[in-house]
Amino acid sequence: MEPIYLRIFTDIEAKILSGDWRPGDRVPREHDLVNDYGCSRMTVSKALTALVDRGLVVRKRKTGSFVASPQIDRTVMDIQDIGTEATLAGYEHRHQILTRRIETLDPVEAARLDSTSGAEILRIQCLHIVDGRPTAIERRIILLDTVPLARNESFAAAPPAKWLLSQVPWSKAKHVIRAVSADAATARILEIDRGEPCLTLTRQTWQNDRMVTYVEITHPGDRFQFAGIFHPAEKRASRRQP
Amino acid sequence: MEPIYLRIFTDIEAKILSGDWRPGDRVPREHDLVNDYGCSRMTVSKALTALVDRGLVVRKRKTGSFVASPQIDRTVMDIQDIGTEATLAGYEHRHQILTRRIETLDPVEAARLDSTSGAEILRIQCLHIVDGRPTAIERRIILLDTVPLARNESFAAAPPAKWLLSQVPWSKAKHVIRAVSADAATARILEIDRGEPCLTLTRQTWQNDRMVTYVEITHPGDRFQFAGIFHPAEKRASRRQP
DNA sequence: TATATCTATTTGTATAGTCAAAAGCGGATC
DNA sequence: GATCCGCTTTTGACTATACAAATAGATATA
Repeated sequence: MEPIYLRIFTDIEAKILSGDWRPGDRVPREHDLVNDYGCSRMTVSKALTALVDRGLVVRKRKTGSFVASPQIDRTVMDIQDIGTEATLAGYEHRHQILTRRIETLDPVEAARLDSTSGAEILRIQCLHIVDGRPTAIERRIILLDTVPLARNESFAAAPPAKWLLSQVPWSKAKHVIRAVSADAATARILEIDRGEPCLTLTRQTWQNDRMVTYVEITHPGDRFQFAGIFHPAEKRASRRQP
Repeated sequence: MEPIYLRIFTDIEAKILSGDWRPGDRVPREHDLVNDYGCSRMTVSKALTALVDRGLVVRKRKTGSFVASPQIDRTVMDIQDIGTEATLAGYEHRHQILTRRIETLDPVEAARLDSTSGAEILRIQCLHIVDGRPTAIERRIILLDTVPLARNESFAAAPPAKWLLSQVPWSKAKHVIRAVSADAATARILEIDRGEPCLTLTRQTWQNDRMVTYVEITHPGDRFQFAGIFHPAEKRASRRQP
């Protein structure tokens, strides 16, 4: 028999991951959950605490509990949103959409992405310029089935990564990091020599097992690195403090 | 006033991080902690649950709670211990110590590592061979002050990474991933062309603010990648299940 | 000897409350 | 209007207790 606190946890998790409850939405009060599930407040509290640890919920006294704003997994990468990262570091950042067109997913690519062939996609190429120098080229596919609003989005105001984050509240992601040599096209765009080493991050994200997007971000090897400080596992008890 | 469960948490965490309690050691029973801290079992349980989530403790009914075996942060990278990874994937792995000597840390390097100049170090170069092909070159510095046992260790049986894990129970680490071109020496060892892109992972680890080791692992770009599936944050409630 | 059963220990989940701390809100006062 | 005060809501920490589930170790049985 599944423990009650786990049932509460998975129920709420599902609501959030599916996008049913969106960031900022109110999560039922402890008291209401106590009524809904017919259990004690301790049990409800245990479930909510777990949701806080998972990063899905924030709680505040007197005001209540709310769906947290999605955050990129900073343990993986500090670059999902290059603009934010660059601005934080004190650099000026701008982006530039190079190409943008709607296509259908061909069988080869569909197989590679483990997705359905023939699906309508938006294919984007975007150049990121930090401090006046080309720093990353972002090649992205967005599944229009999953994110229909992308069809009419120009990405002039916010680059695709940032825009997507505001559209798709929560998702799981697969990351791969590789070192590659710059091909001719990449070299020209990034203003480096052909064959120079580049750091490539690919990320594929899903929401509820429906693919959202696939992106390949290529950096000049000499101008970028991924870094982070980690403990063997995330510290939990202290994370709860303000 | 600090909550009791947090005090218990930090007390035990400190014991483990300092190496005072080693992996496999018994953590006091809940009942004993109840006596020690003069609180209820629920409070003790909360602290221990948090320690489990942090990955520092494992609990088992009837037998008790024990200091967990250190695990590499799998959220970061799947390669700390190349041997284990490679074996898991079904490949044959072996390693070979190329150089091994004791030196003192020169000022330049000390500054780069934010460590004390003149400290005695063990400098190792180790080649990892997977499935008959050179897959990684590991260049490592071990602080002999922190890990005195390394002085007489040959690393014939276990490669440095694995050996260190058994010596230094817990630590924090800083990771950096870069793409570089192979220099002449690296190219020769890895049997690739000079200038080929390589994926480099550097990791610096500390135990209790004392530096333990610094390592630079270089992979041929075409033969290796870092990959992982992540959720926005670690799932917590489910992690507890067997 | 090997196997099944019992028992004691230790953790896991849950209850039904108490008291405390934070913070939004309204009202009284200046 | 602005400021302070107290009321109320909601989460945070904790207690004392209960029963359940797992299982190591002892005991009984075939």
